[in-house]
Amino acid sequence: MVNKERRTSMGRKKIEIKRIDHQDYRQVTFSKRRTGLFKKASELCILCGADVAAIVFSPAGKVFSFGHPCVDSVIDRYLARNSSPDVSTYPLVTTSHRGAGIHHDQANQQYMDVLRQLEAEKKRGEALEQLRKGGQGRFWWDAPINDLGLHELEMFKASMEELRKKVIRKAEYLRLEASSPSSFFNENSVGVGDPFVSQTTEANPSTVPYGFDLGYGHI
DNA sequence: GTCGAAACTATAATCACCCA
DNA sequence: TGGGTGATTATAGTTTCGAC
Repeated sequence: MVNKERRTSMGRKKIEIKRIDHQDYRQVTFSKRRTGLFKKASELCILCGADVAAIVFSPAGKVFSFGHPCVDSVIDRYLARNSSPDVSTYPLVTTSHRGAGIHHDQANQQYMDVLRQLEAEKKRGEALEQLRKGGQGRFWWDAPINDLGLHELEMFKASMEELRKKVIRKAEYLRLEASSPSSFFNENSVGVGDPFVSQTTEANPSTVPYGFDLGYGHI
């Protein structure tokens, strides 16, 4: 596999933080640094109990994500606290893009596109929230079972049965994916539980894969 | 051909102590 | 609190492999 006789590495050296010119080295560095980043993020989750989301686009345009408990829940929390996004409040985003050698205006444009998408998702979520809530700031199904009326219990039962069907379908989906892992996700979503088993194909059971709706909210 | 992952070495960087 | 030190971790550089 690896020909040791031809290895001429001089070990790690200090490099200047600027865009790597050589495309091959850039790709390798991207892969390694991304692994390191996700590892650090997972450590932050474990050590401090922090909720963390990291989304990385490769130079080739592939997207990788890490999230605890999952990327979308962290984004939802972020949006809930930042209803009026202001570009001036995100200096690190543009700084990191500049550091990577991407044109500043282009990075801003991409960033604003993402923000618009997130805003649209947030509005969609808020609309659903209005439908779900009973008006006292919590879900009626959060109340103790004994407090629910007959109609609510029947709705709850129907919802649980629906949820059960969805879980079964999802389990089947994941089982099929495991048997042929290459054709399912464009995103490579990683949970905190074990980010290094496989960062490309295995969905972590402790997280809900991004974009998959188990249906909890549709009761 | 392209892309991403992995193997491997050597060393920079960081961390965890200990002590004054 | 700050400095010294040894241990640990991260990663640059290079090559190879496999999937598509």
